[in-house]
Amino acid sequence: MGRRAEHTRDQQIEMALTAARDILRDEGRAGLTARAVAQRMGYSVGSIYNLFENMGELLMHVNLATLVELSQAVEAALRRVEQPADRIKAMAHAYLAYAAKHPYLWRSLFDPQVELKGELPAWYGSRVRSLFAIIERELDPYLTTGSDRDKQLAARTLWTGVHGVSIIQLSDRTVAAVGHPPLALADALVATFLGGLEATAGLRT
Amino acid sequence: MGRRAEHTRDQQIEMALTAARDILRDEGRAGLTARAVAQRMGYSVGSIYNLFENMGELLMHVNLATLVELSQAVEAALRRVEQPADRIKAMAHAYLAYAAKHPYLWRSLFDPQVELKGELPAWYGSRVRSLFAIIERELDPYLTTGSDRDKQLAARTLWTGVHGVSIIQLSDRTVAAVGHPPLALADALVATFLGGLEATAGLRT
DNA sequence: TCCTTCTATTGAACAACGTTCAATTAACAG
DNA sequence: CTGTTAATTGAACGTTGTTCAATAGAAGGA
Repeated sequence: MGRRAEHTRDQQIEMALTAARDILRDEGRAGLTARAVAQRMGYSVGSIYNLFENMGELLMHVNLATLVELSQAVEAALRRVEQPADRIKAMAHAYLAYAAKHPYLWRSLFDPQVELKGELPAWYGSRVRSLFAIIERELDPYLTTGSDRDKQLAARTLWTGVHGVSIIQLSDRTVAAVGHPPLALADALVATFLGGLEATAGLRT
Repeated sequence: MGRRAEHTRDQQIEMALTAARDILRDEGRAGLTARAVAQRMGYSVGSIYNLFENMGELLMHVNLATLVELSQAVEAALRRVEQPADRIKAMAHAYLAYAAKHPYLWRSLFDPQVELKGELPAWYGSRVRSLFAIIERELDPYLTTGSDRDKQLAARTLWTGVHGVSIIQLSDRTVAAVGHPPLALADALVATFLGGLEATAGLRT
């Protein structure tokens, strides 16, 4: 075969990303091989390396798409909810729900294989920050005093807590399920944390 | 070669675990290959499969050792600290410090490759529960009201929060470092959470 | 001492992985 | 119709986990 010109380069990238995303969602990392992606898009192994530097780069682009979808799910959960405390709970629930619905996609976001291997591109970090920004915004009513930096700290603290719940939720039953459903953990965390913020009118440090 | 009888079977298991642990600690999962472990203990590839079902089982035994060491580190941090709030902070710090000191070992505890692949043995789950138990015990002063179940919920909630901080701590700089050191996150989480518990004399749900 | 028996240990072999790159082939220009 | 170009291929290489027939050498009996 030579040049087929059936698909532009951008189309091929799109096809590869879709294929990779589908595989990762359904089969997990183990199934996400260069050959599997190529086969699913109707090309051969080598083609993948015309589109991406290596499999790691492909995976990172899949992760970016996941990050966008996750942010959208969290934003969507905020509609129809008005009470500040309820809004924060709704965000936490949406976060947990997304992780539960697409465990492989979500876990891949924090996989060491991607993180620890060299620097992440700037666009990736900025996407993560935009997720933080949503939480900071919603937490604002609870932080009447304190600097912007304090608010940022509060937002990240709460978010890391919810994140931890999500991790545990996806861990093996032996580790996780000792009677408390993830939602109960998340609600307890949010309620107690917000209670603490109200009690001290800000953050104690 | 035939039977050399230089080491008993138990000795070999011990050697393999030590070798595997050293490799994982220093080089991460990528370096932890069957051949590398075998070479380090002076045996051949096949020997590994006389001692363990597969590499996954070996890794799980390494994880168990890590879990024990982590528990010990947390317990050790409690000595010389008396104030209840300080004790909890000390535990959180010890947890974070261990994860920071041995990132590969710690991360491996929650790696999907082990967790999602079949059931974990009972002894693994009981080890995890014993780590929870320490935290429940220390959280007791803050929970004057409420059932044992509430106390358990509070302990796990706080622990998952600290766990989340630790995850973020080990994530790439682009994601994690936006100005707040992990210790600040952990302290903010513990202080606010305990403040919330005091304010409501228990857990709101 | 020698020979047989038994088994712990080996390492070649297999399938599948990521990655590379010379060869190939289809589209285009003249 | 022919020559040029470059998109696409897939065989090949070095790894990986895992298997299992072959083997080496200790143990026991004559």
